[in-house]
Amino acid sequence: MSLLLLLDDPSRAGVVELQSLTDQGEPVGGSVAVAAEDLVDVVREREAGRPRWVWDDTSRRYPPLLAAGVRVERCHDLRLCHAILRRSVYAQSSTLAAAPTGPWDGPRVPPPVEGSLFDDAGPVETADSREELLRQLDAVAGADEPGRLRLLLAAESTGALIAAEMQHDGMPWSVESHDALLTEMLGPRPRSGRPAKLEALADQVRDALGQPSLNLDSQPDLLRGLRAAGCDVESTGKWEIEQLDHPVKEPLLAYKKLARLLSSNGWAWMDTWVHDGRFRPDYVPGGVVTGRWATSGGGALQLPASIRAAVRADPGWKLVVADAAQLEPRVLAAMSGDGAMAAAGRHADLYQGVVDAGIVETRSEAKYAMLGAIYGATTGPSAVLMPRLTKAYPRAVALVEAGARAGERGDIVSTWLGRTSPRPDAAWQAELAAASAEGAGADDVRAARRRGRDWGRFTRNFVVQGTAAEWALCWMASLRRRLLLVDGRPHLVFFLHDEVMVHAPADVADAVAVAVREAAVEAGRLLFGDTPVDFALNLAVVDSYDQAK
DNA sequence: TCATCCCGCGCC
DNA sequence: AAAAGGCGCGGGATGA
Repeated sequence: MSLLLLLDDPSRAGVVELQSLTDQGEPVGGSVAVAAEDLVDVVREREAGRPRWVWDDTSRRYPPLLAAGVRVERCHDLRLCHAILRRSVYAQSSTLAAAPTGPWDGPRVPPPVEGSLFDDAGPVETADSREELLRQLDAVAGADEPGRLRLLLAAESTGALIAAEMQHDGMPWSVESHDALLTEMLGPRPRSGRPAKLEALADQVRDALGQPSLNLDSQPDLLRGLRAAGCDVESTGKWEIEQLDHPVKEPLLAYKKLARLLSSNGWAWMDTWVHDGRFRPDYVPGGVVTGRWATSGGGALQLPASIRAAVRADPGWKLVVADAAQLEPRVLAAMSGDGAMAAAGRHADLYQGVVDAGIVETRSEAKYAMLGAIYGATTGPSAVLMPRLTKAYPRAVALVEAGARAGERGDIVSTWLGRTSPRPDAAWQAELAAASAEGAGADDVRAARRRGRDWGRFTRNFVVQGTAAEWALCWMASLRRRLLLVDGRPHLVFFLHDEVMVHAPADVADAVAVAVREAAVEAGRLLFGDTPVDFALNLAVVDSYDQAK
């Protein structure tokens, strides 16, 4: 027995069915009906057998279990795995890929809220979890790279468990520190209106422009105001303001920075998102096409550096913060098998490795050149460096170039483990067809080329960003398993693309740091086997987030 | 009044 | 339009 399918009984509300299955989906014994109120206890009991729980949607099933103190080790999230399999190049011949859009293609279903009028919203509508599981097992079994897909599906599902656990545990957040930071930067919290320091800056801006009643928060008004004062600007963006030689420059830049802080992470944000010393963002695993996570509410993936001091370990605890150094270039080196680039990555700082190899003069050039290759820079300083990069790292550059060419043709591309890009929409394809048709106008041809290049930059980046996301998922999944072996329940509290944070009792912080490093090595092995590429980490054991880096 | 668009900027 | 990929969010402007 290794799979344990959990699904709602369609004929009996409030009853859940459990069915044991082999890895191949063969039923083992009959199904068991469990009343909803007994589910927590039954899951706790059955978890002892270390099954892989198969359910429609982790974001719906797991939070109530966590709230009752029950954790599970492994799961298979049918909704997330469906999204991957349906598009994957490795499973294109499966019945699942050929099926029309159905209930499994919908967005996640939030967990029922206690006392909500809508707590009978039900599972993914009329979806049959048993059938779907069989379709998925079939798709994997018949895939070109079943091993890679299995790893991806397991990593994605574990990510969903982690997302729910991190929201449940919350990120330790000191409202006292946060309030002190805001007070220092903005002035004391006002009962209404702007904080004092912000208001003072607004006055300075209006003075400098000679317009006492200007509304700085209205972009059109501000643009008009700047022009009326003789500033030659096209927008009110930071970059353009920085170019000005006018007394309004300094106060306006300061105003914009602080106004931004107030609106996105000020006192109102704190009241909404921090409770009982914990920030609990709503993570959305697989929320980005490339496989990166998104968040919904709280803006957890954009915590500005200026307030990170508010993230504070509990007394007697530490934060173990680690990020993968230059993850995307390293992933590119591993995927492409580019030995020269891997050699540069032998350096703890890959960009410095590029400099040491004599490819470019400065670290900054190395960084821009590399990002230009991965993002598809076509003009400017970074594009100028491309020929040198191509000469030094031909296989790596060829891989991203192939990704770009595929996108320009309207073809799909895939990550290392098989997450596959969407096709461009119908309008895009029509434009491409129209431009290549007999007698196409020059404007149409030019527009189609431009859109083709735009999509090519997306597919170019998809391959690398998506594979980096896979590495990060494997890293985190491996870390989660290792943390269970450390005393005192150290646990993940934050994940940001290539960075993790663990809240750990101080006396095990060093053991956690070791686990973080071992997990990174394991992630590299899981994806790439015996690769020469190192996945270097920056790691710090700190009391507050601002002390990392 | 509400939903949606656009701008601008925070993060990787 | 900052030289380039992926996002979320808040705020005003806009239009039904």
